[in-house]
Amino acid sequence: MISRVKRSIANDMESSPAQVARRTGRPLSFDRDAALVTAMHLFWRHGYEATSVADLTRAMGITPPSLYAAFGDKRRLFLEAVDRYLGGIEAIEHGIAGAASARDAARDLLVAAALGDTGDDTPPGCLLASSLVTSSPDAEAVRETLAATRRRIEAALRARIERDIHEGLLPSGSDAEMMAGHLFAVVQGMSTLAKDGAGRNKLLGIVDSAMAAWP
Amino acid sequence: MISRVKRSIANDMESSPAQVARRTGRPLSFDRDAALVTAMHLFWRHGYEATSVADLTRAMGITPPSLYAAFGDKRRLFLEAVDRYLGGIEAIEHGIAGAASARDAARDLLVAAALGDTGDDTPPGCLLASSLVTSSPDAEAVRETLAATRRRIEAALRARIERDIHEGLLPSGSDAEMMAGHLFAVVQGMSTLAKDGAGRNKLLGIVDSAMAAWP
DNA sequence: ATCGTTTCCTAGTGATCACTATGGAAGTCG
DNA sequence: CGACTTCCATAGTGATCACTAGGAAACGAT
Repeated sequence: MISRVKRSIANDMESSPAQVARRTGRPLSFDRDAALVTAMHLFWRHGYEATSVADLTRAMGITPPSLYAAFGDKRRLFLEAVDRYLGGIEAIEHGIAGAASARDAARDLLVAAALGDTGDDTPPGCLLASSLVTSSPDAEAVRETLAATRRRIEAALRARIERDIHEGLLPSGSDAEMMAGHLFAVVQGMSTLAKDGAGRNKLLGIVDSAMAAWP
Repeated sequence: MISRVKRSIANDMESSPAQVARRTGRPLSFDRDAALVTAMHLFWRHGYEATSVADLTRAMGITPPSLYAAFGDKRRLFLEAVDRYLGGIEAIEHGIAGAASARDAARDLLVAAALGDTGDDTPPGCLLASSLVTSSPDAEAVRETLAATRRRIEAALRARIERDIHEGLLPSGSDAEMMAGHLFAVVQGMSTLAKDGAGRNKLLGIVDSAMAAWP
């Protein structure tokens, strides 16, 4: 992560004052971030395991040694693509925690998922939800990393609901764990529906249907 | 399918009268159905693409040529395993259509999914929902077959809801498509949650939360 | 016993997997 | 310029992928 920041600073040198040490040696011949976005789209469409390094290098316009030098290995490239996709897990958590109400947080999350699952210029479905659901034993550790990210988002939503319960904005008998679980299941499920062909209006209608469960 | 019936009749010959021609040649040395169930469990746990033929033959206790002779190829074995898992897609459709009310059909489907996703002796999650969400281009046709099965179940649920709307058992303004979509998204999502570690009580609580959206 | 039929295992096929050793090319420095 | 650093492409590595050719073995029928 630190090296990534350094590198992007170095790449921006032409437009910034010379206060950071310039890297010596041959500069990178490709746009690292553009290559990362390309990889993200491939993982998004075909999933982690079904996307081969050969697929990646072909789409990114680089050779395998360049990929490994720039991103480590397939696993780290994937995790970096997921981070790039989410815009940082912390940003999502803060977005949920900082919503005006738990209901707003829930609706915002569902609508964002529905829109993100059905973008015109992006693959259908959600990268986080769908790119690594089942896995070979080799990829199990990567799968678990993604599962942990999914649980963090669900936990953030649950915490926001609990806050509204404690503040009396929701009935005291409300079950925050099950409400968050339900909404997060809808997020996961909408991704599969999108991959199976559901369009944006369908998913937004599902959001309305799901929000009808709100107390 | 027909050959399967013939074969199982032939295998049951010891206990039935000699009205069916007995097969000549060396008999099958393994229990075809038990092998199918073993394959089903492997696909269930690891998904279609991550389960190799070598994994299958090792677990089934047979060699690759036996697998290919008995099941065709990996794709057909998988589809047969899915059919065995569902107990026949028609049975599911009839179950939904024949429920006492749309609400019963919905609740039954969700509870069956929650229980099936968290069996003690079976892998977590749902074979239909999780074994082939994303795929390589090679497996895209198989993925689409599974997607069609998923859509059939959702369509059966939607049809059952529409019937109750027409019969006045549900408010005339109800949107059957979105209600069915919501519930089916929960089914899909619960499978992912189960694979991510959610237990039976959690999923049953999610069912209650989702059913709270019922008019 | 012999024949026809079917299944059995051994031992592979070429293709693709993630990944890398090597050496030259392309830069920045003094 | 020459020294140093870093990235580049070529050309592979062994492992695993789905799948199968070929011949021996096990059956019912005769």
